[in-house]
Amino acid sequence: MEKNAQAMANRSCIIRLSRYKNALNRLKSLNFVRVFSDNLADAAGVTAAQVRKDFSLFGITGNRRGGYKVDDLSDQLNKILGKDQLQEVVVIGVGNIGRALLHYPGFDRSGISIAAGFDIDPAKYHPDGQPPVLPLEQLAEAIRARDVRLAILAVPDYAAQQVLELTLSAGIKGVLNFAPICLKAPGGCVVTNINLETELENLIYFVNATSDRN
Amino acid sequence: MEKNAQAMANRSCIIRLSRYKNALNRLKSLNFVRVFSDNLADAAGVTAAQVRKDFSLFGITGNRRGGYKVDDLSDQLNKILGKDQLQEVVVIGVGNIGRALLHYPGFDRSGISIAAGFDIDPAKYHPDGQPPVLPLEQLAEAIRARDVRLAILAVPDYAAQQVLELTLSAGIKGVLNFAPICLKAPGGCVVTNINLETELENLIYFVNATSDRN
DNA sequence: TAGATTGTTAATCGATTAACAATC
DNA sequence: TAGATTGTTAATCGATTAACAATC
Repeated sequence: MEKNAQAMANRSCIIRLSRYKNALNRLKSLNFVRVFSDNLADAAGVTAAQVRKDFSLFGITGNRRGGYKVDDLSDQLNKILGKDQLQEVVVIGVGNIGRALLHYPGFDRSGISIAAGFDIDPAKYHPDGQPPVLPLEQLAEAIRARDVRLAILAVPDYAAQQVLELTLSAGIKGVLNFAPICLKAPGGCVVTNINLETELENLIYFVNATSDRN
Repeated sequence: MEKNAQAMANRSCIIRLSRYKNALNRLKSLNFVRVFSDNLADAAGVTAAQVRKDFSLFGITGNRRGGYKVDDLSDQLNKILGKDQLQEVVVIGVGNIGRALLHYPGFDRSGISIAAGFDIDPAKYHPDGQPPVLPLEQLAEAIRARDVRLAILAVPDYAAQQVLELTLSAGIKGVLNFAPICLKAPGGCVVTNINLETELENLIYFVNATSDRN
């Protein structure tokens, strides 16, 4: 085991790291120099112990009595979250959702670049667009040419598993899936499912459960 | 405490319930009559004990030896998830994401109806559209007239907290938030945040963490 | 009846929180 | 130095899993 080998954090932990990072960006723009675990805890809605525990998992240390340097901490979190380099992503399926993501302004602001969109419908092709929309047959070539590792999948459910396999064989390592089907990911690749129907069902349950307690 | 008062399930549990429900729909269309906890576990990617434990939390019982009746079970899960009635939702903010959700075909198929979209930009108004896009000023009136309880928020981050408060004061009980900011929900209302940037940061971390272990 | 599956209790596991010695 | 905050260990909490008696 190497000295700097780290335990793999879980999803909740990484979501907290994103929140700390966002809070730090705000502090940075306000010219803060130092920050305490207490402040970050408030900003992220967790306990100060949780913050310190999360940092210790990644070997991030501060100064007893002096807290953490905003700049250093920000750099370290950015590196963990891949914000230290431009992340190129392809969007597969240029329907409702795919088209929205292709032009989502929030990505630009956060170091994420949509390299291209892909579809099987010639009516969607727009090779001169910004980003371009290309035939699905050009996916593998485009991914390899630019060494893209991330894909957003926004195809119909019946096509999703097949397109996933195509995508992975082209070299994609991580997929954000919007198709309403729970995809099976082979080892060595990461798939996160966002299912809008499930999210609303969740909301409905908790709305009912909350108002039922009389 | 009432006899049929149930412990509040957590989010993970409800996500599993959605998966069981989806698996049951498939079995139903294949004319299956009975199903065992084992089958549902496979379909949802969990253990059989987990399935039975989840059911017991909701007082759902089967038949020792005979498993569960597909129809009955489906009805019970549908009721918990609000699928026994049409769920009306408003979409606030008709930008990239909002427009995509306004016309997302997956909602129709799953008993979710978009009542209307709302925006402050007159260029977006389209009162005769299907669904209509109306001025934000008409939000409260429209929500009350149709007794809508759910909203999807897809406005810019700087507007999100203010629009959330407007939405809640109009009577909305549950909000699915796409604005990249962690909204504070007052008690008695439920807010679920979907942050695309955070989702991609998660993916990036796990892609790196997976490929780093050499 | 014999056999298979449920429903539930107890054991395990992992994540969060509390506490406090180390130290700046 | 005295005081405040970290880093880490131990305690707590909650969720998942295993096991098995009940029973169809």
